Amino acid sequence: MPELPEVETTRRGLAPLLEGKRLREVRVRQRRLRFPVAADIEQVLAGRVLKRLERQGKYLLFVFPAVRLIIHLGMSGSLSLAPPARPPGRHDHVDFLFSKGCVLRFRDPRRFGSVLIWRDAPERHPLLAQLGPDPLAKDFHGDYLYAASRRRRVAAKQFLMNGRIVAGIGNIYAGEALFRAGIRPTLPAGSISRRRWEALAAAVREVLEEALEAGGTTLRDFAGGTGQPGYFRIALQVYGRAGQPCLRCGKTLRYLRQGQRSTVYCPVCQR
DNA sequence: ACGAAGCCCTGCAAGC
DNA sequence: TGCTTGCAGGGCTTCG
Repeated sequence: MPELPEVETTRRGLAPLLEGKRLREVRVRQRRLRFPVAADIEQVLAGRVLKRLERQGKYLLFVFPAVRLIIHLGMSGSLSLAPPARPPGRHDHVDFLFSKGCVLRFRDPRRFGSVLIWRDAPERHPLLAQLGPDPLAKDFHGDYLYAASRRRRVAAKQFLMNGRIVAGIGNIYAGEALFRAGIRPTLPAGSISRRRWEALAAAVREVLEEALEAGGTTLRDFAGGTGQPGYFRIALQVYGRAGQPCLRCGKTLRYLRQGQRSTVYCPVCQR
């Protein structure tokens, strides 16, 4: 599942190869994604030159003159540069044909991802307008989390995964950051001290940046056209380790469900 | 305004 | 071996 570090790795891999190139043609094979792909996306985008590739949370923003293409990879989505002659597979839903034979291919077996267009307007796309700060940006810090969490009774982990609070922190990294900060995932957000929110903000940044660094080696895959950005192999300390010993204290890690998500935590190290 | 639950979808693992 | 069932998950949407 692409988490924020994978999305950023994708952005860094694609930006130098696509920025400045003209998008000649869009081919949509499957319009039924998380949201239906706009019927006129082909006409709206064709012929425009990509100015920049940006990211906000897990959303990738392809900035063209007067219009932007917004892509979310959902759970199983990926973007890669395909050799022009390679036939699309069953889950290769959209191709973006850029100049110089660059074919950007959107693949998404589970179709939780989205491919949207937004004509430049005073307001931002509704999905982005609601988004909290990016966890790697300057405006994400302990003071912000502390202030935003006052009088909120929702559990710390669900608070952290709320895109309106912080953009793009998924289940895995929320769990890992809470472990690193020693905070129990079920604690009501509003009961957590400023000092502890600072520790958590630092832990979030730390774990994301470690994953980003670990993913750096996969950048060459884009140029090679072999596809997948590859999943990161950072040492996960709690995710997927329920029932196994805590790597810090040895106590058995516990499993619980919050919302519809699995949570693993250490009953000793996280309080 | 807040919080909880529902929903979209397919691949994979486990159970029979 | 081949089927069925359950689960995983991001995040918007709906309901209370």
